Amino acid sequence: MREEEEPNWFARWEEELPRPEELMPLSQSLITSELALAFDIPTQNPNPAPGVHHHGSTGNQHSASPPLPADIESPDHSAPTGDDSARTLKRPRLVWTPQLHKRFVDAVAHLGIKNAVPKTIMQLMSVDGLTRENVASHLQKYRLYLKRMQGLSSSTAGPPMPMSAADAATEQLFASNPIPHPLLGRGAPGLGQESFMQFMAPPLLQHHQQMVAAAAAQQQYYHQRQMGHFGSPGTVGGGYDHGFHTRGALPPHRMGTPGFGMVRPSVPAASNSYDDDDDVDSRVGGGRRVLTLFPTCGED
DNA sequence: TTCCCAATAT
DNA sequence: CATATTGGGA
Repeated sequence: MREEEEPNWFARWEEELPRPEELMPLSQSLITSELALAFDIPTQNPNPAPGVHHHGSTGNQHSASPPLPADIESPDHSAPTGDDSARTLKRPRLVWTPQLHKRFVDAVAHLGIKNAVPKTIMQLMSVDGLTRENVASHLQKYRLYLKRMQGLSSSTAGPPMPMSAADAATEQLFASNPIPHPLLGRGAPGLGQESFMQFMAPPLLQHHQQMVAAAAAQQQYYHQRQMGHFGSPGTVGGGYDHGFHTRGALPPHRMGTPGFGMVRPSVPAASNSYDDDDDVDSRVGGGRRVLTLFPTCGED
């Protein structure tokens, strides 16, 4: 007698949730190049299930989803025992690129304040290699950022806010992406974690051997960005320069030899946003080689 | 058990 | 400096 349960809320979920096309490409990034090379992982593109067809965008439309740029610091742990997958090993420092953060924010926005807990966020993001700790740590920072923003926006004729350099830096990242409004108190109405988890599980868990090579060698050692100043979000001084291409498909080249590589003594140009910059950003700064991978992420 | 927050370490 | 890690309360 009761054939239809609640197609309503579920339908809503389907629309609100990122489509498989958006989630799948995400699960490829957090692998270190060394690991990929060590395992001789082919640069197979996860071929986002073409079977899924969702066209009904009732106001919620996303462009094709770009590969996720999760950047990791070079592990530089020589040859893991071999059968140790990236799990017990010490993971390299996660670099939160705007795109990665975008997914983070997206997940939080969809989950709502109530459900936006590290574990859930992590699962929703579906980024292979992302750990709860990663998310938790960033979540903390993100919350502080939001708080700061709100308290700050209220202050009209206040005295010059002595923003710390650290604060400015964080804002740089966060300012790169829009802050969802509903974030401030909206969640799945009547839905508990458990409820939606059932539906999310299948797509998330289907990441069989989806270890795709990240890209070229990511000799990210340290990430110190001595950016000039802060001020206007949007003009975030990034200074991205094109090093070489290695996005999407893995370059047949085995580059990334530690110790040299594409060292390019180019000072950060006055570039800015990452909207059309989709390559590897490699720059040398004070002896520290930094390689940041960027996707051609146009995102929305 | 996980979350959350602050401090601390790298 | 950005994350990671830790510690203790909820």
